[in-house]
Amino acid sequence: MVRRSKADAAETRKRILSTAANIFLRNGIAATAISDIMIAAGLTQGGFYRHFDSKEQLVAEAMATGFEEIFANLEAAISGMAPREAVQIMAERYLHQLTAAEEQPRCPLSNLSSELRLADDLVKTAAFQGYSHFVKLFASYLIRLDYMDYVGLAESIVAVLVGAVTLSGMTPAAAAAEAILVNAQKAVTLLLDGAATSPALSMAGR
Amino acid sequence: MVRRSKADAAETRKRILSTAANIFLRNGIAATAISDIMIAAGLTQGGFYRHFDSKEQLVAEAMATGFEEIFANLEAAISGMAPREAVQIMAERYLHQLTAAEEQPRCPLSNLSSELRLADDLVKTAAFQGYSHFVKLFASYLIRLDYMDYVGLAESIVAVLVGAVTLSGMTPAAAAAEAILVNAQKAVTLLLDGAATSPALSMAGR
DNA sequence: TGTACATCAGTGAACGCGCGTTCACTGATGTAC
DNA sequence: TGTACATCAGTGAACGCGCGTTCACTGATGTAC
Repeated sequence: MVRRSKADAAETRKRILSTAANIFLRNGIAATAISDIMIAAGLTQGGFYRHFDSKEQLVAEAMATGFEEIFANLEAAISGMAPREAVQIMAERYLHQLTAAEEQPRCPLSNLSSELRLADDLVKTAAFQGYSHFVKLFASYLIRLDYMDYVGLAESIVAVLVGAVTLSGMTPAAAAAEAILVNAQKAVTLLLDGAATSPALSMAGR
Repeated sequence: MVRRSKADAAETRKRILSTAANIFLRNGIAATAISDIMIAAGLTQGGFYRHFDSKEQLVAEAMATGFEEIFANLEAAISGMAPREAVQIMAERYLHQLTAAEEQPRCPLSNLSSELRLADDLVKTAAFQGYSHFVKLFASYLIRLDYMDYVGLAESIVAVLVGAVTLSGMTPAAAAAEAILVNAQKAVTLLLDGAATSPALSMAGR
């Protein structure tokens, strides 16, 4: 085959993005060649520039795709839960993204952290939008638990989670890596128990 | 000059390591060429292999050098302080490593996080030793405040700090980046206030 | 509806650049006598 | 202590490989009439 219909082409583009997100999150951006992605997507490297202007553009869009995938996964896992339980399960699931099944989505914030700091503005903006989304996701549950500074608490939880996954990922011994995650889960509980709630309603959501 | 004395050569090696640590922490490992480092150290790239076997070996040793520099800096800043104050000042200083003066040392954990996960075992081992050292540094003060799980609390604080600096570093807007740091400082206080202390002695260290 | 042509998704090879590494060379340092 | 020689820190150029990007080409898709 040489030319596909417009619908096919749009699907190809999505496949490249999803494949790219997956490979970038596992192997890093700099270490991943465009040909790696194209071959994994079942194409040849020459076709890449029919869909994207440059690697940077791919990185920015793949980043957004990666965020969509992990947030969708997290939200699906907690649908219908009570707020406090939802926050804790979401934290637990996020913490174990590296040890979960191969297909499990990973978060750009934890897995590409230092490469994102050095990327161009297009990529950094995509990363920051992902961060904001993640904070809002937690905050939407925390507000129902009547925390006064629910955004600040959400930011604190995200910082613990991203730090723990990042540190756990660079730890050579599996047992030590797991210990970091377990401890982070406790830290989240400590933050949830310690943060100030609205006096008038503080017992309502518990 | 063409050949230096053994003492000069040893000094050159240290200079390469310190220069490498500095550049790696600012620009990333993959993005830094050996010639960048050698030129910054006032040498030509050909001389590199008189001191190191490979870039990987340099990275592992530069990592260790980077840890030494920031820990020495943190310890110097808190010498003689009361434990609780020491922990808080150390956290504050660590959090502002990216916004501090150009010469201020940076931490490999926060600045090279995702590149470390993908590095070889030599580098990962060096990174984990740095992490352990950092945890012990906090734990040595926390034990004096009678926290029951002072190691766990130290790990939690490190996770918050590393997460916050990492996230702050990838945030495009300076104000938002600063807000992440300020909030992390509050999270550390929350953890310090919320963690359990030994019942018999809980008031002694405060 | 059919036909002739333009478009463009995808191929496969090539280009050019930068990087890690190697190498022949220099001449001061270190050492054997 | 002096001398003759070996060593090796540092130079500057070159090599080879991989990567991002470009390009000529193919032929099914889409469109103008």
